[in-house]
Amino acid sequence: METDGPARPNGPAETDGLAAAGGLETRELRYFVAVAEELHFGRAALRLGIAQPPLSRAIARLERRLGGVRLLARTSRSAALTEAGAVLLREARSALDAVDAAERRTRRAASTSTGGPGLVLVAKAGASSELLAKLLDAYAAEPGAVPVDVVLCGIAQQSRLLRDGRADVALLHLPFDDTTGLDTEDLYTEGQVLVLPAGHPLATRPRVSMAEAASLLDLPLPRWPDADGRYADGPGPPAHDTTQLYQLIALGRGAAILPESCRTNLRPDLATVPVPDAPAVTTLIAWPPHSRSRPLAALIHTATRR
Amino acid sequence: METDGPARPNGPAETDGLAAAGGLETRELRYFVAVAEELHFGRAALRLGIAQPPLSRAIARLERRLGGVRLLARTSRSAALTEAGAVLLREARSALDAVDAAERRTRRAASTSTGGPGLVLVAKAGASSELLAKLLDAYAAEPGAVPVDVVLCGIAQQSRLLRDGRADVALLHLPFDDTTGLDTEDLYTEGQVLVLPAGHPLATRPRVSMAEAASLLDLPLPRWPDADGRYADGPGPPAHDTTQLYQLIALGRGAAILPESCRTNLRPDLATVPVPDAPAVTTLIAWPPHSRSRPLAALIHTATRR
DNA sequence: CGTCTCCATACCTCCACGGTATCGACGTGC
DNA sequence: GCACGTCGATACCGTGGAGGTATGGAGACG
Repeated sequence: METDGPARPNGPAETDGLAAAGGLETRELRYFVAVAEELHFGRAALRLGIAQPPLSRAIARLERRLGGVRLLARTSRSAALTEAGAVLLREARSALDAVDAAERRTRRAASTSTGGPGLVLVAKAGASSELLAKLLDAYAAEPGAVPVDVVLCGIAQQSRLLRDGRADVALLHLPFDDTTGLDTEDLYTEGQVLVLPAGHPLATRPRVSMAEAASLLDLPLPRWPDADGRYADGPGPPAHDTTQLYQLIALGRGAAILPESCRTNLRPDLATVPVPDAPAVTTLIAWPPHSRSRPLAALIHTATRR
Repeated sequence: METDGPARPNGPAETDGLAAAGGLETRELRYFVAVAEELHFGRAALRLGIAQPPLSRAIARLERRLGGVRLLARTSRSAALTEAGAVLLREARSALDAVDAAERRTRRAASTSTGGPGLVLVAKAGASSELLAKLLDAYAAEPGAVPVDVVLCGIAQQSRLLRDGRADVALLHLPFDDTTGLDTEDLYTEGQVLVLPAGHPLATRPRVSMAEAASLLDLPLPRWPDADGRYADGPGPPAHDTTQLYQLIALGRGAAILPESCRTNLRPDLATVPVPDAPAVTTLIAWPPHSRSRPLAALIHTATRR
């Protein structure tokens, strides 16, 4: 049937031809990321909801499409990332975030006209709450303001939410947060204070230095979860948010060095002592590059104009 | 055959099920970008090398997968972008750049160990050549330096090369280049000078102001191509690179305001006059976020340590 | 040396992609 | 006003690839 005739009946004719151009489907990238994270084809397949053999084939095909690059060093017992595989893992995560962002932002662009949220702002729970309240009030008073959803999240998840399109804009804090790949404007800089139980001996001091805090303090500094939601090993109790943190401090289980502005909403059983030589904390507003919609630009303008 | 039995014979079972989660293949995005750019299904199909009906269906499927969003307003005569379509066009371009970057960087990571270039640096032809030469020399002297390919390109294409993985690092110039979405470090700030034919009356002045340059100058300022390689309408001859520009000036067809450092390699038949009130030009080194390989970090370190 | 684990291969089924043919809608020219 | 051209949508078909199960081969372990 395909012998001759006026026209070739069909055929992708270049979908599989050579390794070459324009390939890399997102499915393949998702599969590779799963395998690279699990370092185990069986578990990765389980996570992806497919069987193991198709996954093996998909990875092999991906390697072929990249020109015969070995992404994983397989023994018949396990799998390890090659150098190229490590590069692809990093790049694939970023690319998949961008694809997810494309989907989410498009969906929201469509739902905005039908009453969905116009902007999603993400902030750390308990941080810069006064600044945030003022910003939201000021923006709401602007002509043409759209509804703003506020998402409060844990530490260090904000930039991910921005990158994969779940949020449009974030309040971040230097030097704690990572701003690489984001556009930012500084909003506010402040010093830091030591937060202690009200009855603690140091609580009556007019100020303490970082060195004094480290040496005189008999309380451990709590640990925050990292970007994966895990807690690093070490001393001190784990704290997930400021409420937990304050309670731990009130219970005499720890102390913390926080930006001054935490004093506005502090529990009465906690005390603060300025730490003049602690690094200054800058609150800034951040958004993904190339995503300046009109409402976002207005919000940024409102935030920086003061 | 699929009535019962010990196991369901096969079936993607969720590939097309609902609109839902984790979709958006890059092929669909490429198709959509082609249609959105052409605003014509037939031409887009031609460009993509497929027939028109499959393209129509692919776009329709994409709209369904996004939850019934209308991306294109079709009349039976033509197609126009909806608001959501415009959002997806922007986001899809960025996502496809990221996917392409993943592919390119992985290929290069694999070829690096087999003698390929270690880093690709992109700079505007004719700009900052002295700085660039010093940087390359200093980096080459570092222990563990890898080969650096230098790509010279026209104006305003550099950030694209960085974003889609064809280059690893660039020399950009504020306030001319767009640095959104890139990580940067400032390298050098300098004033600007007016570049004239050697015999021009203004060439003997010790300095000129911007206002004087605008009013006294009888020569037009040449036009540079924009990011798409097109020339905006307006007066003045079009110039593609500094060689063309210098020749145009030498021929008495124009003048230009350029950073001081252009004087190091200037033709003898051109003269320069300082313009003290012209905006300062900052040369900076830029790289894509989350791509700090060890050689790249070393190059950036070398560049900023002076 | 059997057994278990883990990745690869073999072989099957079916959907989705791509192809051609054609229709319906809308301008356009005589 | 009606034939015609254009453009997108629909109908129908064939194939490739994505997914499935069954099984093989290689190394770790008792």
